Amino acid sequence: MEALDTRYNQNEEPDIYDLWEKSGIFTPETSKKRGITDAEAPPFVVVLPPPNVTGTLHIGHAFEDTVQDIFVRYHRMLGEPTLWIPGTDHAAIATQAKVEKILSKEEGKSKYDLGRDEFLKRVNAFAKESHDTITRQIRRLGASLDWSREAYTLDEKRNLAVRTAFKRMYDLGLIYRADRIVNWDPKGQTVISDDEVVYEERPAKLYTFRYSKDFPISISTTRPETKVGDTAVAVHPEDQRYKKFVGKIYEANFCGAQIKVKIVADSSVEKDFGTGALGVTPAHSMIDWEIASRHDLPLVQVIDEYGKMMVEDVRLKGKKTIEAREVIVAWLKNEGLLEKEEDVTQNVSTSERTGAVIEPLPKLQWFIGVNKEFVLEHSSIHGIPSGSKTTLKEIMRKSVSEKQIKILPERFEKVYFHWIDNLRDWCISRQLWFGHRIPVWYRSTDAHGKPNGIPSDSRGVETYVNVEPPKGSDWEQDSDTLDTWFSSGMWTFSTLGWPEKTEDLKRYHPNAFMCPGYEIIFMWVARMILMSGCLLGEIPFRTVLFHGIVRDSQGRKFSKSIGNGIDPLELANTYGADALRMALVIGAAPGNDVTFSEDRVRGYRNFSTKIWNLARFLRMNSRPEFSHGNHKFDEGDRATLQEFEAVKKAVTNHIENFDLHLAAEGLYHYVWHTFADKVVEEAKPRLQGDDSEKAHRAYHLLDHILVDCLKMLHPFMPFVTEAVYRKSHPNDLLTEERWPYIPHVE
RNA sequence: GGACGGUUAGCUCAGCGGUAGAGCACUUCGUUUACACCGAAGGGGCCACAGGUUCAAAUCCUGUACCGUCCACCA
Repeated sequence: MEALDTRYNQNEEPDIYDLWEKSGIFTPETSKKRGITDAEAPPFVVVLPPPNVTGTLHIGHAFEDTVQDIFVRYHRMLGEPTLWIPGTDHAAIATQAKVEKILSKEEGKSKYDLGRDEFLKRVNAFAKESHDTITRQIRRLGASLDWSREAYTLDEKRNLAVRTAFKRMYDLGLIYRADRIVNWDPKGQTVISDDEVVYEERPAKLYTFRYSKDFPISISTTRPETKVGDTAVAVHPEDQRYKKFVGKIYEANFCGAQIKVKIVADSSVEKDFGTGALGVTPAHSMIDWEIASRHDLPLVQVIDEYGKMMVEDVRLKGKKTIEAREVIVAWLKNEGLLEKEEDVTQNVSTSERTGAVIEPLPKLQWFIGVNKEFVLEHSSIHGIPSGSKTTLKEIMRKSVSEKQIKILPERFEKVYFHWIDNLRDWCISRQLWFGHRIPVWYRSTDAHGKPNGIPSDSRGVETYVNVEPPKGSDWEQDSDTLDTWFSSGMWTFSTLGWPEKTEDLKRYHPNAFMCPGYEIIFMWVARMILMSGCLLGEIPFRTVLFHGIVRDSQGRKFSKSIGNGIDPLELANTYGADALRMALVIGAAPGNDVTFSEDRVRGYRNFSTKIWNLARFLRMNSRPEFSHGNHKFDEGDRATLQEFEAVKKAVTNHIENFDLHLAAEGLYHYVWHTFADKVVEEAKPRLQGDDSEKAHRAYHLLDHILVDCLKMLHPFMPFVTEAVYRKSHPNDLLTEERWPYIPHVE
């Protein structure tokens, strides 16, 4: 028998992950065929939240993947056919921005210097490299994914799914194109959705002034430069101060711009704020645009896509908004129109990815209507019968309110419902090059008439929407791409082969479980419910467990810009992946943020060593005669076993309740401070004494408990436990063993 | 302006109705043949504050104060 080193070193063990992968156990069909999981048991299906191909995994991914792997391995050990689907996300805006940055830094070029095709080649090469790194990292952490089903949000199959979805939702009237005020990111040169806007509090000045000397009402604004685009002043209908002006139109020369301002009454105006009168700039404010559409006011765009002024006056033309603001304030002062200047804190909208200040602009974009009624042909969603009229909002709400989807921790339900209540139509088109191209084609009608009988829109453009391009060479495809979350939203079923009617889809959808971070509850989780509900008439998953954010010792998020990133692989190399996993799981109550410290990892590395040495101790005390014959346990042994039974039950219950931190901690304490420190110590005299019979019994007891502990530790610490197990069971895999306690089913 | 979370040992955090817990750090001891990435023993907390419910509260309720997060079109 080979002697074991006193320390466990994952790097020196044979490639255990390779053994698992080759055994086929990560593929449910194989494990079922081999009889490792029950053919009849309902499958436990999970999709990995696909990491963005923007570089490498960070510690947060390691946390997320560990949590999922623990559940997946646990359920597999319960005998359930288990499918955990791996994949990566093209993350359109994030990846494109990243490559643009590299391009500019390393070659001093912009994407326009390369052109669309060449630029996309670069992005794809970058994505490929990231993908390879990421999948290597995921394996190194031990994630038991079915690699035979790996997917990418931008591969062929997913592209077909996306085009099909777009077409169907267009036909249902849910996807439409319209002119709206949208969130324009001047740095990224694209529109973004409301959910990609991040609000930042910044100090600002609130200016109160009149447009001109003879204008009867003063207004307040933090953005005087937009006021050259004002077409109205709105007041509250019951505001006695202004009632007499309603309906009147005033003209003024405002810093060189001729403006025509109508006084309108709108109940959205707060009487008590500022002067109680609101300067309406329909082209550069969401709220103003809405007021304008209610009162049929004209729209004057004064800021362009680069955040520069579009007015003719030389003092302003081509100036950036901030510069224009100074010019206008100086002009107001000069003219004696400025009445007040106050310091305020303002909520500035910025772009999540580029950090740029959002410029609301009027643009023609594609949207998904969340309040639009449509007929849901086939539905298994509680409260929405097949063939009934519904809306996407209702689908999203009912899926959760009818308890078909369980959100954990429960407090996030409230967050989810609140989001739905405030939800507006989802802008899905992006002026990015990297992503799913919108499956819409145009040609102008004046040259070609209407050969397909498709009505042209008011712009004199014929529009063709379909999964495949139209015949004929005079069509031009929409140059925009789709919001990356459009394809992510379909992830639970696009990974299973939709729109084909595959066996996988039948068997594995809805998924059983999902474990994303709470920061993507809207961007991703809600969109999955929307997409799945709309296209399949099904919920995407039954349980979603939100996890918190992993933060550094100062409570900051890990991010490349701060430079506090820790490479999970480096930690895994130093301390072992098992130690890293334990450190991430213990102390992390569901949904709570975790402060990460390397000390903890070190502590659990020591625990790995402890497990290793427990096994080593047993080997050293094994005698040839132990290999045959069973031995009855005596009373003391039975008490020990009874205590152990309680631990098994507690650990199992904790996992069933999604309290992994409690399960892991319970195991840790039992193994170290009860089993090693007490049970083993007390058995030593018997084990090492001359009485072979007694020794055998002691050995038998310790071996029995150790093996069961290894099984229970396995989901948490798969590598050491497998390594140790294989020393005594060279022909078996611990991964294929059954969980040693049957959970109580309610 | 709303909602949610946090406030427990020096540090990081569990516990969430029954006499205060873990890891790390700290002190003392230990040249024991599984393990020093070890063992034994120990110090250290009016569980943010104020009320209330209860036989019993860190744990439930109500307020307050800080810290944090998310949401919101007061210009």
